[in-house]
Amino acid sequence: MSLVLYDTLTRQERSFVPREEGKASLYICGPTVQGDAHIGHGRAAVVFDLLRRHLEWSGLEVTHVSNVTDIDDKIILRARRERVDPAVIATRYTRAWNRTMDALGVLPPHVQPYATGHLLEMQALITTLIEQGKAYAVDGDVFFRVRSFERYGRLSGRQVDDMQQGEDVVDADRKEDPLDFALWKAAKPGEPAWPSPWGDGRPGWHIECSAMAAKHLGHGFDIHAGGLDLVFPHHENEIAQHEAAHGGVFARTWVHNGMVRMGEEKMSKSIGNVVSLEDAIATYGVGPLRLWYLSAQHRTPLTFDTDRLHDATTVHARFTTFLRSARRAADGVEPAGDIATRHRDAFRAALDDDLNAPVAVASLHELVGVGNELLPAAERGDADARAQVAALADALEELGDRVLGLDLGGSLADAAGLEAQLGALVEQLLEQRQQARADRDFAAADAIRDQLAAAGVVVEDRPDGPRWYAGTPAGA
RNA sequence: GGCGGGGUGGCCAAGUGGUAAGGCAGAGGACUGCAAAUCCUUUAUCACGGGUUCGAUUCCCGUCCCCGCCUCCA
Repeated sequence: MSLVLYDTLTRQERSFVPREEGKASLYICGPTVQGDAHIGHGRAAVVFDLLRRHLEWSGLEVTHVSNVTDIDDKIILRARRERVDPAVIATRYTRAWNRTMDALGVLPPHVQPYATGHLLEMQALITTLIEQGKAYAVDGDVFFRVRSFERYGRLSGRQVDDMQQGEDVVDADRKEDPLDFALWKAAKPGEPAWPSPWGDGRPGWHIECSAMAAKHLGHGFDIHAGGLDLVFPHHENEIAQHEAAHGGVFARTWVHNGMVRMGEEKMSKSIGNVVSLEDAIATYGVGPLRLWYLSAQHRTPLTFDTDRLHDATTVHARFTTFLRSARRAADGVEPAGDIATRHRDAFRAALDDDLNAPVAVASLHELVGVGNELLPAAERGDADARAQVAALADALEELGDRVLGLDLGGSLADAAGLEAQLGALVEQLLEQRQQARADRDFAAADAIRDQLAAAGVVVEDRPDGPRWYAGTPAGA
């Protein structure tokens, strides 16, 4: 494949050359399970799901690891508020996360490691760092000695000496240097704690990803991905921990997605302008929601507003409408050879170019445009047109569903279930309507059409008679 | 203050040193009893000022504006 990705570390687009021929190793920073997922999480999930699907579609065998941070200050805080064990919170929101990701059409990771399941790996890494003089223990805490790692700041483009050294540094009294960060935190009363060489305590946030990524993907794996807001300090620290301890390269390529904004602001829990992912899926549907996520290049900010979601809904309807018509007109027809090649090539080239999803979607629009032109001939029974329409429909499902996860075929399948149930009833009403039309009693005919529309059945009058389907009209 | 990303038609959004994809919306037309769906036609000199160049929206400098990170965060 000839995929090019923008790499945050080198700040340039680089050809993707896997560590191991034919395979790709992918670590995607997962959630801290302390609350429901929001549409910002959804963007990261969809962007990197696209990356994975594109890699697989290109023939690579992908190993996708995505962690769950199941021990952390906020989990403890929430547990305290609800008067339950932190593990209850972590389990609840891990399950909710996985359920929502499933609803979003995100392929599940091959390995979903839990922080609390990797304490020994983390402690081993910390021990190595201490032995090398790159970390130090103070009263049960262990800190990373930032200035001992000369490449610190490379990922986020900072000079260590330029870093703001705020007055309110946590644990300032025990740190050698305000820049140092915690690898291990000594237990406080009432908090979950695990035994360690430095006393009971729990891991710092960053250490888990260093330990788990290396364990499940090895040293120098291919792609580490996450939100742009994780670049500093999280990913910077992950690199420092791993590379200080082991030398070499932690991850070969760093891919980051841009933030979701609400109006002119970033969406974030601290501002309180958060839209739940589950609600968004329920309101707009997976396909339109994913189209919205894919409407901008993955590194640029993306603004949430209902007009844009509405646009995405319209686009989704255009695609499903063509697919529905194409399947009817060319059901079971042997697809023609290469009519879709041009679109497939354009689509692939777009994604190869740093996952240029907007251009990939544009190639789908062009495919659908060609298909719609051929549709009348196909519906008349023209054999060539039917074969071409069949090929375009196949390509649309392959690219739109398999690679972009737009749930085109799924939407039609859902509708088909309803149609099977409603069929007899609708057919009878349509007969009455045809009679009314023949009698030029258009008021009666329109009344039936309105009635059906209210029940979720769309009627279209075609040259060869009425046609109907379960759903709402496009653009409604 | 440090670092980074942006300002493209009414809206969204690609892109290139040789006068700018695609979508949404709008307008007109075809089709229709009316619709729906679909098709056709139609709307931009790319924030501003300099510079480099035969030629810049695309390269350089400056200005203005927006946004993100620098603290938990996808």
